[in-house]
Amino acid sequence: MPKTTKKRPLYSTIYKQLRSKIFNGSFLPGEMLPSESHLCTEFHASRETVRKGLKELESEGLIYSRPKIGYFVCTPRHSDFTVNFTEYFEGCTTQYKDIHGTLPDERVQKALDISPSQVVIEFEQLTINPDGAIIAYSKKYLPYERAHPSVENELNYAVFPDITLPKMDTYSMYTSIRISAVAADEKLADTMQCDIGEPLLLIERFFIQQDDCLAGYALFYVKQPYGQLNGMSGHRL
Amino acid sequence: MPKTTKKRPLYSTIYKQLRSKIFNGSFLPGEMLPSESHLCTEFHASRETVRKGLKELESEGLIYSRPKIGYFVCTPRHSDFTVNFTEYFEGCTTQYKDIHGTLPDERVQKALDISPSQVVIEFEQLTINPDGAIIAYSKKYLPYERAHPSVENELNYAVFPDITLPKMDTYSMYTSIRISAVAADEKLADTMQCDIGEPLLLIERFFIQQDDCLAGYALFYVKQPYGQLNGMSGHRL
DNA sequence: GAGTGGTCTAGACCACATG
DNA sequence: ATGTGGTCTAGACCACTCT
Repeated sequence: MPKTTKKRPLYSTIYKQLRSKIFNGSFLPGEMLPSESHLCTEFHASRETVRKGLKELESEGLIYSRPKIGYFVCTPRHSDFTVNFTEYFEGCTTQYKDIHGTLPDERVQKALDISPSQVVIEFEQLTINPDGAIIAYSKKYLPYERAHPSVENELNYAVFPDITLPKMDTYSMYTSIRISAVAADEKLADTMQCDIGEPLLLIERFFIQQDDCLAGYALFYVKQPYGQLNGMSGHRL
Repeated sequence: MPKTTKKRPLYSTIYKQLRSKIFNGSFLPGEMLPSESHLCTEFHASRETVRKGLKELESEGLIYSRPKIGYFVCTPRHSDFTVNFTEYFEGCTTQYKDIHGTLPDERVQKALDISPSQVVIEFEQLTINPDGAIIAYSKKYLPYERAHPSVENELNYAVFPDITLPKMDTYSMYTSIRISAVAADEKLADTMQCDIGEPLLLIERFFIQQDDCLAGYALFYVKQPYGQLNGMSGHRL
C-alpha cells in the first residue's frame, strides 16, 4: 500500500506539476517557464519526454512557445465561450409543419447570398413539450438548384438534425451561429401560440460547405425560459 | 525554382495529408486510419515522427486513438459553438451608474448561493454608443464579506472588464454563461431608455473560483440588434 | 559562443487486442 | 504469436536569439 502512485507516465507528471504551478500562481501569465533542459534535469527525463509534457500544456492553451527563446504562460481568454446548442429538447417531440418551395425574403437572400428569383426549399417545424405546449419553432432554407447532388444527404442531416444529429458525420461543412432576441410578431405569435411582443431567443445558423458555398440557413425561435443557452469559458482545476 | 516545397517538416506533411483525406472523405468518421507502422513506411518516417503528425490531428479533434487497436476518425460535433463575448463595443463608452451595498434579491441569492441576509455589492453601468444611445446595461454583484482579500484585485478585473479585460490574467477563476431573451420591464425600460416589453438579449455570467466558490454574478442586457452573439462550430478547410 | 526550441531517428520495453 | 499503440531514451543536426 505504500507506492500506488506508479501508474502515471513521467510526461504526465511533468504536465501536471507545471499545470498546477500555473493555476496556483507560481507561474504567472506572461512569465517564462524553465527551459527544456532545466526541466530535463529537474525531472530526470529525456528531452522528448519533457517536450511531450509541454506539448500537452500547449494543446490546452495554457502555454505557448516562442521558438529559440522559451515557453511562456498564456494570458487566459475570458471572453471565448463554448456553448452547446441542439434542437433536441428532453422529452419533447418534433412536428413537421410544412415543406415547400418558395421565393426567399430579404433575410433569406442575405443569409444564403442568392438572388430574389432563386427558389429555396422552406422547412418548418415545431418543438412541443410533453404538456403539449409549443416551445420552439424553426424555419430552414436550402437553395433549390444545387450542383452537387452528392451533398443531398448531408443537407438532409443539416435540415433534420433531430433525426440525424448523431449521424451528421461529415467534415464537408461547418456552421456559424448568431444569437439574438426578438419580439414575436403577429405571425410568430400565431404559429407559436404565444403573445405578440413576447421575447423569443433567436438562434440563426448558417451551414457552410468547405468550398465556402452556403448550403443552408436555419432560424430557431425559442420561447423563454425554455431553450436558454449555456456555456463555459476559461480553464478548470 | 523547382522544389520550393522544402520548408515543411515531415510530421507536418503527414498531418496535412491525413487531414485532407479526412476532409475529402477518403477517411470517413468512424473509420480506422492506417497503423503507425504503415504510415512509417508510407512516409519514410520514424515512428515518433508519424506519431507527432497523428498527435496534431488528435489535438485538433479530428481523430482519436483506441490504444492497442488503432486511430479512428472522430464524428464531428456540430452542436458545440465557440462564442465570443466582451462587454466592450466598438466606439462605445461606459458610464458607471451606481455602486452600493445591498441585500440580494432572489435571483442574486440563487446565482451567488448566499442567504438573503448576506450583503452584496452591486455595480451598475451603461454602455453608450457614439450617438449617445444606450445599447447595454449591466448589473454585477459581489459577495461583500470575503475571506480572501488577495482576490480583491481579480474581482475588480471581473467587475470592470472594460478596463481590465486584457489584464484579466489569472487562472484562479473561470466563467460560466447563460444566454436568454427577456422583455424590458418598467425599471429596465426606464434606465435603458427603451420601450416596455422591448426584447433584450440577456447574458448572465457566473465567476467561479477554482475552489468552486462563487465570486461574482453579472447580468448584461443588450438592446437589439446591438450586441448579437456570433459563434462557430465544426472544422474549417 | 552559449543557450534555446524544432525536427528527426533508431532503437527499446511494455500492455493489451485479435486471431 | 503478431500487431497495435504508449512510453521513454540518447543521441543528432538545425536555426535562431541573446549578449
